[in-house]
Amino acid sequence: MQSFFNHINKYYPLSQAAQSALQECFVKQEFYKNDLLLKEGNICRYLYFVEQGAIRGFYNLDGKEITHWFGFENDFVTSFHSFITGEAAVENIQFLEYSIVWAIPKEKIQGLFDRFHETERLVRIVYEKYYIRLEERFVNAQFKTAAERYENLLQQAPHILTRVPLGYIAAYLGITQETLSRIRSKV
Amino acid sequence: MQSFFNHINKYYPLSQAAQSALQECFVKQEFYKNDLLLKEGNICRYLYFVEQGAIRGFYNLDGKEITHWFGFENDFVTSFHSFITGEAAVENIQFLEYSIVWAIPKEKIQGLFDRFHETERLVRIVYEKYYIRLEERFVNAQFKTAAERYENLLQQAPHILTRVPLGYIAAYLGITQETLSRIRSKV
DNA sequence: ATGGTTATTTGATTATTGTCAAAAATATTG
DNA sequence: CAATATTTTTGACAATAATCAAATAACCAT
Repeated sequence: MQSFFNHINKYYPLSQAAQSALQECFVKQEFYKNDLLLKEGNICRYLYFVEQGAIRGFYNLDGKEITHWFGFENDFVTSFHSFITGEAAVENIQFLEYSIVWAIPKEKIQGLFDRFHETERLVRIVYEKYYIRLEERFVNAQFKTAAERYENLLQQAPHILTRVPLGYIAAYLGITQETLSRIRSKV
Repeated sequence: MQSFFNHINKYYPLSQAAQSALQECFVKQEFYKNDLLLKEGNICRYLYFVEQGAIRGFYNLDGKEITHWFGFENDFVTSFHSFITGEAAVENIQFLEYSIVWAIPKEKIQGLFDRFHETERLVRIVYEKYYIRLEERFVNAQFKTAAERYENLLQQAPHILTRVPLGYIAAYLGITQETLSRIRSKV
């Protein structure tokens, strides 16, 4: 739990009272490789903080699993669309290795927002960071070549390559596994 | 200004006090076709609400202007990255037609957050909507064909096609103008 | 209305990436 | 450590979209 508070205090430092209240809302959970955190069709009612491990989000398209995001240490993960709207998730969330996460249900977050303005500010700031991150990824996806996207990933998150199968990374980059393999052989 | 409050009350209704305070922070601005709202290299210190008109965001890549978003009536627009981080913008914002926008500077927003918790909640909720919107666009960009993306746009925002030159729309869809022209001729 | 500018379409060719199939390399497990 | 399963690479070919060039079409201002 300490890594969580170390992390969020970088975004926006919370008072002791808010930290205590927040801590009480979280439940620690352990998972093993290939475990599912969420199955498509279900509603995702929790936000998760990754203390340790690796996670992927994927959905099925024409019989193929398309991995579209990864989560690692200090990431918040959830099926964002489902969590926000309360609709059934179109994606699955699965563990890529043994992982430890902290779960907090949506109602408790809302309760915290009502009791501690500062927690809502924290989340607002986290959203800003995540929005910018997604925006950058979007621009990369649409306006850069596959090879450039791979180079980018190499520089920004080299650890992904050692922890995640190539096929998942290819989907994440928006290319086929074969194309990624060929890009790598040329570098 | 009324259209603004009609709009935000759909997200999260504000008290009269907060609405009054908010109203005082906004300044109305008028622009004409091709006017620049923001030039790359400058810091974007304002958030804008579009009462009427059409706007594009674009950046320069290898001597080409790449339009990557549009804004229309009831949209919030800004150079998000610059506005949040305070760094120089990499993008330009330009009007596509005569437009009326309401501008609010970042410091005033922050002042409102401190005085009215509810305004920060409103913004938090707006972020959620915009995040989901971007996520959907991202999935489209990476995992659908150019023709599918065009079909999507036709259904979701047919008004764009009549108000925006084809070349801008092509860039927005991540394809060349020629390819979009060919897609259209086949439909 | 007309000349000039800008926007869109069309054609020919090239580059990039996808698809299908199979082989090679690596990891996992009893 | 062998047997099996999984992951990654390679090859041949097809599909998609980009590029370069030029022709039309539409728009705008005088």
